[in-house]
Amino acid sequence: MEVNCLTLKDLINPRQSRLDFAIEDGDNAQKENIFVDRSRMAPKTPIKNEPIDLSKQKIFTPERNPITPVKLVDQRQQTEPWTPTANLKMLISAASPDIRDREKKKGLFRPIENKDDAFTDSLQLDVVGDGSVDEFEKQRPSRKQKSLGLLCQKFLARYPSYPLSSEKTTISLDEVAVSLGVERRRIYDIVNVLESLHLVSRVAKNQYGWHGRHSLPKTLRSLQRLGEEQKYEEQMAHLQQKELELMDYKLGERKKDGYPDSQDQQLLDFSEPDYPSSSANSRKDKSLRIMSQKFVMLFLVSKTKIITLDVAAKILIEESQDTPDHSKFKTKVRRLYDIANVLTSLALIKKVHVTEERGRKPAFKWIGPVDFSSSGSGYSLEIGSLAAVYQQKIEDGSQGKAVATSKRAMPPSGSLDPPAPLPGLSVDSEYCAHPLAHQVFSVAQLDLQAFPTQNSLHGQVGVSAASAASDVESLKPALLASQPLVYVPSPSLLMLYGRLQEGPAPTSGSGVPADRPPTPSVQKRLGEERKPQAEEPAPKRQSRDYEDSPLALVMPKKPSEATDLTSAKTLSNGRSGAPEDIHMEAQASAAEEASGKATANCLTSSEWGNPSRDTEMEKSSKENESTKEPSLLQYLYVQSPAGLNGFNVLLPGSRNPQAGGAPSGQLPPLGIPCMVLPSPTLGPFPVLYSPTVPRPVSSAAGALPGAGPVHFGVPSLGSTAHLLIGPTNVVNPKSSTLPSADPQLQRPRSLGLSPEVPGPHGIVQPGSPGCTAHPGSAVKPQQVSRALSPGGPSFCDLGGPRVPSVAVNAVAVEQTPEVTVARFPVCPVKHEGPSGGCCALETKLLFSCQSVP
DNA sequence: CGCTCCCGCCACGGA
DNA sequence: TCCGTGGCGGGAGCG
Repeated sequence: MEVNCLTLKDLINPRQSRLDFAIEDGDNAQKENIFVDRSRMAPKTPIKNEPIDLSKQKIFTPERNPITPVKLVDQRQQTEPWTPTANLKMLISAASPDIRDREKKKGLFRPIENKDDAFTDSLQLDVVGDGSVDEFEKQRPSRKQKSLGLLCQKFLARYPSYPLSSEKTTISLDEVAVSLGVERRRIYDIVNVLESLHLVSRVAKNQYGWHGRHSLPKTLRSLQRLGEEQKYEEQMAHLQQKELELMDYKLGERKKDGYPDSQDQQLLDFSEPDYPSSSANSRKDKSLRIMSQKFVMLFLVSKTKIITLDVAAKILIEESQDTPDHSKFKTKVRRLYDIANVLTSLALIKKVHVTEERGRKPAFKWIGPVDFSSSGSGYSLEIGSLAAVYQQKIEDGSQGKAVATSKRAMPPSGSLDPPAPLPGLSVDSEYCAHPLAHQVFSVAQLDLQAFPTQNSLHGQVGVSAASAASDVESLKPALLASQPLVYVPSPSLLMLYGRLQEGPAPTSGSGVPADRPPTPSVQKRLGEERKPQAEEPAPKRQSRDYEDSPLALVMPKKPSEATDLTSAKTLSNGRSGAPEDIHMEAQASAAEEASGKATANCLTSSEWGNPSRDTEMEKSSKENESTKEPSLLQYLYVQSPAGLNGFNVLLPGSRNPQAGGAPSGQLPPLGIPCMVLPSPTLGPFPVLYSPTVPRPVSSAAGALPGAGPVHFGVPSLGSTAHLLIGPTNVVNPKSSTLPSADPQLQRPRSLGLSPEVPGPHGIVQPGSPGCTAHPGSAVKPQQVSRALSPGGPSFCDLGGPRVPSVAVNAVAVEQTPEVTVARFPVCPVKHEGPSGGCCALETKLLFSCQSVP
């Protein structure tokens, strides 16, 4: 896709040229990271095998040299078992005590890797679609498959983003290495970067403690502060101005002087609260860690949030006092790539290209939280970021198809303009295809506190998006706007969100797209969309860059038709709404994770894989016709408690095409049709949504007439909703989930529900037993309410005073022992624009919904 | 051909 | 001395 190119000027003066910028996504670059290449993969049929046989491999493997094993290429290939099962086997085998030994053998690694890949794909977030294909097709692990970025994703997938405070997760480097099928050396690369951001800390030899992202905002804040102190910004400016001769190391100097590295190093330690890192601190600090922090600082102090590698390298070199020499520069750049890959996996940055006279230069754009300074805002942003990241990947994966996008100019930094998010958004449909999208992140709710920003984002409205939001990540306002979102922080529930739109309803303020026919076709789209959405948890951001953007979900379009960006754009522009609509946000709670594996699961399902793509494509084409509607997509993402296996689910909501119109029943078009929750969750489950709210408060003009958006927690919104729980409809999960209407959805991707195999981890499919609720067991509204209100983050909490209650239209809940499924009919209303109905949320929840007509 | 960056040699330093 | 760490850069994959 698209590449966006920025000019140096832009970087320097963001404001000015924003329009001009073209930033490329890194697509290329990223692509590499992306999971798979289908193409590449030869279609070999895999030899599946027993691949796992470690034993064999061992045999082959020459030695035992632990450290650097000899690789056997051949073996690998042979071994690759792409079957999931095989993978499991491997894992299991690996798990054994011997592991280490085995590790050593390369053979193992390789196979394992493969396995992992498959594994991941299917299960994990990242995975995204490719997986499916991969599984079958993959053959050899291409270089990309072995990339640090991918590896990092796999690594991250193993642990919850926001682990419960109670849970302490320790990471055994050896185990991780084995399970991921890589040498330990690689794990160090990842861990060192994560450690620099305090996501992990060294506990003991070979052992790291996983902290998750809870303290990330704090860490970033600290880094930002430091970066400011160091005047990195100035340095960057100088370098950039200079045009950057590559080699001017000197420029940087000045700053250097003032600030000794030592300070930086201190940084490292800085916030760490808890973990005694004992020795860790002592040593020289590892440059990778320091470099990582410095690199992050550069972004945090940068106005544009885009840093070219060469500038970063120069600055870092300077600081390090080294004499600048070219080789040093090269080495530095190499290291920066390593760091960047990890940061990309964390969804903090994304690759872009800056174009200057000389040509394009590789650069990275910060897509992480910007505002963390204040308090909570970072949080949401973060989420968004994640989504973005994934999205990118997806894109990459998908390849180009995606949107080409990008052309649009969006201002890079957020701050500036408020404007326009919309158009840009347009997005491409291709997204849909992406598998990546699958990934879901879980976010913890924790701290969500303030999210003003988000609100704005969602709503677009207001706030400048500036800050964080502004970033691309932030979102695609437009999209968001159009959709109603629900943000639920409850512990178990991560996210939800969706959009709705119904054909008819759509409103839009801005113009929305009227285009979309509400037709049934929509559903199809939905299906497609869903996938993506699912993946994206955080989709908000990106409006601008589409490509990157995470949001991908949204775009449904397909290439053929929509094809071109242009076309697409136009369409979309009209309103952003339409097609893209979908977004999700999600959050996941920590708990899940454990399942890390599980996590993304649902979404991820294999479907996404290549195959799915195909289907998607097809669909898309179909869709096109019908539309881009956004259908409503709403998803809820729930993390499952451990028991479930990490079952997280997201269900798409839409069911009826018509929804919009008349809701027959209750379900309006959009809503979120279902949610699957682990029963335990209910208690805490904070929110829900209500479609019905009568009026839109803020929503803007755009709002459809009938509908009112509901706002939760938003202060401004003010409206209070009532919590209503409608009569329940019990829905069979299946049905709900898979709307009959859309067969398509089901198929492949729908949200990950795919029937196919979930993956080792056990993703739950809607249909699957796990998911399914018993009909009988529907929960009564009351129950629900109960759950909602009191519990943890009850509404009250959420809303606080501001939003005391929420109205819910109808909810049906079913429970099985393990799972509860709730259905929420939502009205399809769209919000539009900025004002649109989005609501933000407050701290905890946000939601915007619309009512039904 | 140039950008990326995997791979793994090898050194450092604690136990 | 062993081994965990991780700096470093050759060179290969890929677009």
